[in-house]
Amino acid sequence: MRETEARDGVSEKPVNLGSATSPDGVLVDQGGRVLGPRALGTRQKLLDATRDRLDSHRLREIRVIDVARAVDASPAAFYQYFKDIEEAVLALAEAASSEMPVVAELLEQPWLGNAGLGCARKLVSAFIDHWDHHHAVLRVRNLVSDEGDARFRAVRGRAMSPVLLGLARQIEASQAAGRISQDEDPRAAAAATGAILERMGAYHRDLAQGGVAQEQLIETSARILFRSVTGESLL
Amino acid sequence: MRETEARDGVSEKPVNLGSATSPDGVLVDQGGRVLGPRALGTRQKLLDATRDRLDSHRLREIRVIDVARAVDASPAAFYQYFKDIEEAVLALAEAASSEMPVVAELLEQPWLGNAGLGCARKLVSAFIDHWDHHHAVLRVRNLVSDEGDARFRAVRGRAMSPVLLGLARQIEASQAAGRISQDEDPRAAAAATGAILERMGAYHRDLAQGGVAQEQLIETSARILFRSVTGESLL
DNA sequence: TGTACATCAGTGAACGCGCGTTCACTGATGTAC
DNA sequence: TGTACATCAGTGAACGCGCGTTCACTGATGTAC
Repeated sequence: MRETEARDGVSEKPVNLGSATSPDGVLVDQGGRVLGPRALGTRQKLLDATRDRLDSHRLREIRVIDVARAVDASPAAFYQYFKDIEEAVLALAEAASSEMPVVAELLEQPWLGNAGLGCARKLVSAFIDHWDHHHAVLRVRNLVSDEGDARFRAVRGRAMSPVLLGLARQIEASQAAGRISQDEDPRAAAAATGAILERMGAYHRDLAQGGVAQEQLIETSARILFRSVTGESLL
Repeated sequence: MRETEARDGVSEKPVNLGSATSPDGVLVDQGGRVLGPRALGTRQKLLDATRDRLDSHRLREIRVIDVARAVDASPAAFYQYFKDIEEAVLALAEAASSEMPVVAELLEQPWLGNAGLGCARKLVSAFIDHWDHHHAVLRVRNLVSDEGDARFRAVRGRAMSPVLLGLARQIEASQAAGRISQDEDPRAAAAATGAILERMGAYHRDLAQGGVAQEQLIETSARILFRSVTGESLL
């Protein structure tokens, strides 16, 4: 249904392929038309309203009508920019997830000695900050991804892959230096340590509420991460 | 509405308080009546049909009508046993989660040396087996729990707490023995290492599909777990 | 062992609500000359 | 600079569908004597 217009292959118009963005990054509406400045503003307002609702409602409880009314628009306006609520949330998730590469830079230099432990602390803190800034959106991104939705899985995967690759590289280096056994698999180890990072990002509030101070959470996670990745014993 | 009958306080009848079980474990229907053998059979068939659908559908896509029809019952029959689909899934989650204490027994003896590494391997394997046996139910349990539902959070918490407590105790012992720094918090460390276990349980198939052999996944996770919990370096 | 009655278990048809979605239309903005 | 026209952006009212839920009822099972 949706690709009928793209079939001829020679059209120069940007086309909406189900995502909010055409291949070259130009935003288009559901009919494939390029958005003017006024439309871009409305689209953004709709996205903001969607994110606001996400803080206090489950995904399935968010109604197109409510989002539209929140920005004094009609429901039909919403459908000009998004196929449904999920597609709007996907756009929000893409925006939030795009911040990850900066975080992953902390893994580019080798984690050695005390400086390495410092990098681990910064990495955990960066993850927690990232989640605090986008908590509702990232939570839903992971939920829908866990439900099996291919688009959300892809966004989450793109966000996490630089981190996982960075962790795997560190572990390979540690193996080469003889600090970690060859019996471990770098990708498996990256998945395990990456799970710690995601868990702390998503759950640190609950843990803090359970009586563990935020600082201890960061320090402990950083130390476990550091030991897992470098093979150093830290005492 | 539902507690009208319980108000007098002297009734000896088991009462359905919104959960599928009365306080003393006797199964009752939505009106508070004890279930006979025939009704128990129907209830179980409805639960089985719900679990079957869970394998191939999202929670929100599961319809009372479809579940009822799958066992040749009318939708009204479903409502005699469950308030809605979520309550049926909650019952399934409780049943699955009740297996955890057996798994947590692996944490009761101290993890020392090679035997300790063996325990870590067994723990990871047990977690993966547990998830393989109840994959759909546990996935939904965690999803709904992450959405903030108090009942599912409670079930998940009850399942995980023996494991988390066991991990925390091991870590405290390692601190006492001077193998782990006092700068780490046992509960935070338990949360971090517990995240590895849950991640492996929930995701090991995807990781295996990504090219990491199941055995390497277990071995790597077990080693990271062992090092994190005991402070031993393993090489 | 048979009969009458009580309770248990389940039915099926339909009501009604709430939301997603659309369509013909209007108003706003931009552009050519 | 003004006018005419094209396109952009958004409206609002309503259709209709699909599902949750209920209610008065029937059939099945158990039990007392």
